[in-house]
Amino acid sequence: MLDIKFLRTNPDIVKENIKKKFQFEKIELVDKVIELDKEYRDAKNRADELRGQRNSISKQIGMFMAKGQKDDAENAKQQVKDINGELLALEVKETELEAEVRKIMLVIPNIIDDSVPIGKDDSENVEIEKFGEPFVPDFEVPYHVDIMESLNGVDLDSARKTSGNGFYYLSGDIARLHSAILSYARDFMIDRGFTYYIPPFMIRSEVVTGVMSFAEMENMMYKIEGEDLYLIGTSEHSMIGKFIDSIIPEEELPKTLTSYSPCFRKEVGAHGIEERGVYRIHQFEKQEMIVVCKPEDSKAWYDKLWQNSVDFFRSLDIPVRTLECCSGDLADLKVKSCDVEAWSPRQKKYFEVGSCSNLGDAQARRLGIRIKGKDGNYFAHTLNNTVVAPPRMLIAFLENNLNEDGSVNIPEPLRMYMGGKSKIVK
RNA sequence: GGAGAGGUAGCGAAGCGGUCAUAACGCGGCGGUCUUGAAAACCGUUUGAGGUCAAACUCACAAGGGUUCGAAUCCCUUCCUCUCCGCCA
Repeated sequence: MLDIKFLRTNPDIVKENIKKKFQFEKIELVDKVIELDKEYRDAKNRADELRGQRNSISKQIGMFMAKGQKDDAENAKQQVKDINGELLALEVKETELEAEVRKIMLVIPNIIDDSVPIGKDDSENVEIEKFGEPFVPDFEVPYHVDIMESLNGVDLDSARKTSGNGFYYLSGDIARLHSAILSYARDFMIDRGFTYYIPPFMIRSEVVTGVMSFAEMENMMYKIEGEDLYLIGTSEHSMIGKFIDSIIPEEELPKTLTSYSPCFRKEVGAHGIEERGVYRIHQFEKQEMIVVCKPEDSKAWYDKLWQNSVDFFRSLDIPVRTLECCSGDLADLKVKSCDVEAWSPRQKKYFEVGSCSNLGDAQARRLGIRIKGKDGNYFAHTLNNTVVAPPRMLIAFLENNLNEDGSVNIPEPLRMYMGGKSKIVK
């Protein structure tokens, strides 16, 4: 969400930015919101004036009453009534215009970073860097569910019976591996100075509408029946929600947090749930990182964040690459973002395992996350990134660590979480 | 789930229809006086949002409605916290 003052003084920059994002239909919104904003401020100014008059006359009434000057009091009462008559209509207008302005401001995209490549959609995202040699073994790498099943590690049939498509039972060493990866990810981030959090897994609608658009809410969030609660789609929701309407002392920054949570997603829309597998599912678990920092530090943190994910995957011998989101594929709130993709020796291509985003001050402005500085308060910058989401990352893990005999190697860092095992065998 | 008590600045807390709500009083923070330095004492300062060159002014007393010329104060709805009881990992 942009600062309306910025939009007012720099409408051309805002329009240019919209063009870069190929959202031509939104260009007219800029002039429209400027006009509505002017109307709103005019209404507000007039209303403020009337409210001021009412306040001072009401005060006088009190004084008249105390002195027993009944006629003067009655007179003044009539004056206030007249003022209230005009004010009533004005206040309705004021409220409506304010809501309308905000509604438009919410869909005007954030100014993207100069470094963001220009492109229409995800097909024009740009590979930035590869880490590790993408390796294809001599033998054929089976589909990940087949690998898991051969190790008695997954039961999708039972999950369909109890919960439907998009759920899974993990079992035995595969389930243990899943937990081991999360534990390792947690410690990995703690070692890098992040504070570990386990947040609420349900949040109020108030928080939901703060952290996402209505469309996202419809397509992602599960509602608890009879309660004003939603299952979180990612721990970012509760972790950022924690800072809503707060003022953070400058010296407490940066906040570097890493949180674990299960994530629940309806996955309504474009991709939907695949028939067989754990790539896109209704429920998964994720270790996340969140940074709240000063504006001047967010660029540096962005680079540190995606680097953390790359280092994590590399420590498990999984080749990865970073893929930068082009302007058209970048969500409206984001200044810059990239996906971390893992190598799939079976598909012989990279696939998304995490996403790193710098939201600039847009999310903070929307949610009222401010920093208390020496010369006044200002909006913080917020960033988030996936450390690892095990069910999906298991695909990369199993494919890259599979041996021809069907056993799976456990890289050294995970062994202490796997009871010392160096291999999972049939 | 039942019964009671509450929600006011960073914290504690007064105010319970107007003339002490920017908000008393206390603590904490910041600046200063005094001191070789510190403590103590004393003086000053210390909410946020909008608005303005700066003011004036407006808004916010958990949230949302209502009554009133005027609401922190009265009424209604919702949320939250605490204590006790019940239930329960």
